[in-house]
Amino acid sequence: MRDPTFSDRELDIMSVLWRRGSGSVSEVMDALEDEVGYTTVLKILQILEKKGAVRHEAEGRAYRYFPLVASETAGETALARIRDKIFGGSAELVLAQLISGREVSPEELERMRRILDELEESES
Amino acid sequence: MRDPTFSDRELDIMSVLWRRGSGSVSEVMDALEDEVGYTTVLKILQILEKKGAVRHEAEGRAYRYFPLVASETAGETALARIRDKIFGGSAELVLAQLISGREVSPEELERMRRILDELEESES
DNA sequence: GCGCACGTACGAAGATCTTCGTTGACATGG
DNA sequence: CCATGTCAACGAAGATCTTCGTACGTGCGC
Repeated sequence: MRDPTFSDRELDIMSVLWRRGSGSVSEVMDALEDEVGYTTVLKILQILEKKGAVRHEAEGRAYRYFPLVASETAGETALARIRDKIFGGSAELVLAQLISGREVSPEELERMRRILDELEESES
Repeated sequence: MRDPTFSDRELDIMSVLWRRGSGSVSEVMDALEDEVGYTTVLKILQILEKKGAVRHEAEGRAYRYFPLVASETAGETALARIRDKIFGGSAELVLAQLISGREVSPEELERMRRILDELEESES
């Protein structure tokens, strides 16, 4: 799946699979924040499978679904889109928005600094 | 417009308006990367207007469209969604993805550091 | 064996998105 | 004054998304 993009509900469901590693239809349904019917969840998983974003294995009478697209890959696509279309291509502006209006713990701040440090080292 | 979200083509067009400040239908059409018909652009601007994302003024016989939703606002919504659904709520992971696989100039890196510094100062 | 519970498969309906053809208004140049 | 070019408005068509009803299979308890 090149350049994976997901609609709202598809992303909700992919999010569950990324978080849990895998899920049956019932598990995914229960993990969703919204109340969504069983067949709706199943349908979207089938659509995601046709798109190549998930696969399934039989598990007893039911299916267990696994993500095939990594969250990082989906994140890369989605983030590049936001950066280019909304923030005019500026990663700094994305960072500014990312941390604005939120509590950021000193620990998290330190880890973010370290991410920048590591980038610098790898570049030099 | 609470929690503004935009479809693909809508975002393309909002992006032009954010970049230029305003635009007539023809200007927007010319600024788009894809070849899109005039009436298509007009239609989407009308939809965006109904959604409250843009407004228009008469300019001669034509209309000039202005964004009503700030790019920062749209960015906040879009970024929060990606952070929560794709990166498990972690801003650090978003940052890591933001700078991975790209050339980041020392100047940009320095500015990003400063953004983190300023956050720390404002919190303490 | 029968019926219920639990599972997948399929189709259809309504919503939204995207596209554009067509229409009609209006100004301008010849 | 009429043809042409420029413009907004409208409607419709096709695509995708989202939802779920319904059908159908299968195992288990009684």
